[in-house]
Order: sequence, then structure tokens, then C-alpha cells
Amino acid sequence: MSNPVASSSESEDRPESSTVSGEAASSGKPPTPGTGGKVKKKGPKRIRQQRFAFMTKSEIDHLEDGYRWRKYGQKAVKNSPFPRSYYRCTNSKCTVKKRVERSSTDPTTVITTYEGQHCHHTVGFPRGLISHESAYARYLAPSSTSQQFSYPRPQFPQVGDLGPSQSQPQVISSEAENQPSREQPQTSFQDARVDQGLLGDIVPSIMRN
DNA sequence: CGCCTTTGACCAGCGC
DNA sequence: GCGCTGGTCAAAGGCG
Repeated sequence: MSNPVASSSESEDRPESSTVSGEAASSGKPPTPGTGGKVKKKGPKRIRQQRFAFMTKSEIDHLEDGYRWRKYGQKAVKNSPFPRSYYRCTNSKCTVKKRVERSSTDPTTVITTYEGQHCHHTVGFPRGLISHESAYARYLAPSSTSQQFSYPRPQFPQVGDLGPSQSQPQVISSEAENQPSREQPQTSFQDARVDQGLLGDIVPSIMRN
């Protein structure tokens, strides 16, 4: 069985202590023209933002979540024939970023990683689309999400469990690096609430029919 | 006209 | 010290 979770967790489990987004420095974004130094200027220490990764069985790379995203980059990922896309919330006040990549082991599985938290509400569904990701929009929503998520163990749900129930995102990794004491064995992860609440949002009536 | 997508190049961090 | 990978920015083009 090809358990995409393994591969996905790999990408999230790796020591990317540096691959964090320092919106403070990033937002500074000094033009530094002429010399060609157009790349972002990193601060002395990047602050890890709250990350939230999950997998979704879908053929669509870019899933709607109620927010508007602007693609700002795409890179080929090693060990994966599929490129990774980088999205950023179009809201200038919002620094949330999103990475979308397909599982190399399961082309039908899309791994989405949210970084940061939305400082605004959804803009509705500009494209008239509703997707399962809307559930995660709630996660990122400032009004409904204050708790931090963290998996102390690499025990992620198995997508295979989904079976025919496709289009259901599976939380594969979530961490709140922002927390000074991220060592919270018993996090406030409302499994039940999340599970139920998510499913309710994940599979709206429109999709359940 | 405005917004979004695409592509190339550059830099920083990490590993060997 | 060098090389590789990941991540981000900037410019141009296309579409609505």
C-alpha cells in the first residue's frame, strides 16, 4: 500500500529550521534595485509561524478555501515529478502562505501546507466555488481559531482510510512554532470537534449529494 | 484596466 | 569550502 502520509510527513518532518517565514523581514522587502538583490531579506532569526499541513484526495491542485491566493512561485521538488506551488494570500495585511504539492507516491493526493494565520475573514467565494478546504479556512480564521495544534507523535491519519470518501483532507502535520513552549504533549487539539466540525465543513451538502 | 499566472534568477541555509 | 535545495522576488504576458 502506498501510504502517502509517510512521504508527506517526511517533507514536514525534516529539520527545516530555516525554512520559516519571517514576515517581519519579508514584509520589509527592501527593493535594493540595480544590484539585482531582489531576493527577500531575511532577518537575524526567523519566527516560525503556525503551520498546518494536510492531504487531500483531489485532482485539482489549487483548492478553494474561501480566501484568495496569488501564486508567487513554483519549484520542482526532488523525489517528486510534480512541482510545488507557492501561494500567498492576496490580502496585503495577511501574511499567510500556502504550499501545494502532489504526493510523489500518490498523484491523486494533494499536500497543502498553510503557514501563518489569516488576520481577516474569508472574502467569500469569489469564484463561486466551495471546497473542502473551507474547513481549514476556519482553522485559520482569526475568530474561530485560537488554539494551537501539534502532533507530539508522527501518528498521522491514513489517507487509505478514506477509501472511496475522496475529497476529504487529512491533517498530516500541524505545529505551532510560535509557542515558546511548544512541548505540549496534550495539546488543545480538539480531535472530536475538529473531526466532526471539519467533516461538516469538508463535505458540504453540495458535495454530499 | 486590473489581476493573476508563468518563468527565470538570486540568495540563504544546511549538509558533506 | 563547495554544492545542492528550498524559497522568494521581479518582469512580462494573458485573460476577464
